[in-house]
Amino acid sequence: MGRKKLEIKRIENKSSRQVTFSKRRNGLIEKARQLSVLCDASVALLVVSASGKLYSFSSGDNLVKILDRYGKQHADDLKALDLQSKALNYGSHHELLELVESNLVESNVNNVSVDALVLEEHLETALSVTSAKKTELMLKLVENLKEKEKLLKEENQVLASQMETNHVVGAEADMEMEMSPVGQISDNLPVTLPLLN
Amino acid sequence: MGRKKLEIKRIENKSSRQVTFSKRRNGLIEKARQLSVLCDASVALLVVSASGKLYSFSSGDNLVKILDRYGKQHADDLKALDLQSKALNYGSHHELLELVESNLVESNVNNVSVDALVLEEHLETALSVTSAKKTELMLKLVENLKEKEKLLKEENQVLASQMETNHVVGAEADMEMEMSPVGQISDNLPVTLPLLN
DNA sequence: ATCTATTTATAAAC
DNA sequence: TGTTTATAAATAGAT
Repeated sequence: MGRKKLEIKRIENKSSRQVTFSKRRNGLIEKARQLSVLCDASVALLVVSASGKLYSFSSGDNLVKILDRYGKQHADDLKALDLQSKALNYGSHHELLELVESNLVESNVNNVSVDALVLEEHLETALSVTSAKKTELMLKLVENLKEKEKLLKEENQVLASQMETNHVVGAEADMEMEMSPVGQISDNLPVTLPLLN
Repeated sequence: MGRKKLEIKRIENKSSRQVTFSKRRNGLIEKARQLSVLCDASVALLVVSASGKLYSFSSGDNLVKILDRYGKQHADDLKALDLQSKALNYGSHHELLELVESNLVESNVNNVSVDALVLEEHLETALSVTSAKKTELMLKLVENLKEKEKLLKEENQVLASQMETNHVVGAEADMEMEMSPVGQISDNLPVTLPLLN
């Protein structure tokens, strides 16, 4: 849809690729939104640009809300990405370390959208001066990631058991159908699925 | 884009909502694909219909991976423990590194059960000789943890969205076989619950 | 599922 | 980035 028909293959020109990315990304997110609204569906969309920036959409906050109850574990995808982009430019591992630490203190480094390889590359570059600092930084990351993983696992267990429980009581689910608008379920988890039989 | 302008609000008529869902879902997935190809971006898209069916697209192969790996979680846990106990005794960071690598190749290092502090301590000791190796090892750990976290998050999202959609519709919803394009886009698959048993 | 009239999205240019 | 405009695409409603 444009002055010319565009073939679907990697756009070589960097500049126009960037422009196209920007336009289409917005279009895609809008379409995702529309679908979720029009058809009452749950939609989650994650887009990571070649340069590592994250753009996302999720219908309601449904997909994310449950996790929020555990804290702000993942409320900072953007923060993590910001961290990444900064790592790109900081020449000083000291600054980067401080940046990481401040992020850690504030909540957590959320790594969902951070491409590990990209991060690795930049850590290698940015922190090549002193291994002590590098070690320190990475150990923080590891520790943090482990903690996060633990929480996520617990979360998974909770979700799974909820599903199971609700499955057993499944018959009663019907009476709630009318009253549950897609979106306000953070307090009482509605479930019916026999996922784990 | 159609005979009439359509307001973006829930389509009340169930039948046309279903039709619209089908059309727009396909369109959305195609758009997602195009964006990833044209702009060399990573795109992950999850759509769960009101009836509980899952459709997804991802430029990589992460979204679906969780389903495949789900069954391997437990095995990984045991493997991780094994890794830890060995890390305690190995004096050679080289051997440890190889051990880690072999685990990575085989599947994943599952660190849920590995105490971060203990591991840190031993890494510090065992790998104090060359920072290069230390870095390498830890980066692998970080990368792996990130991957795992991502998978767990995705899994959480799937679980959460399934709970919600199925709450609205009910477990045995419908059997609208739609069209299952398990061809073309290898990652565009409609799945019927339960996904994870 | 197919067919069109229309609405949208967007490529190119600014 | 944002705006404009010509055109390609997507799709609402009907079949």
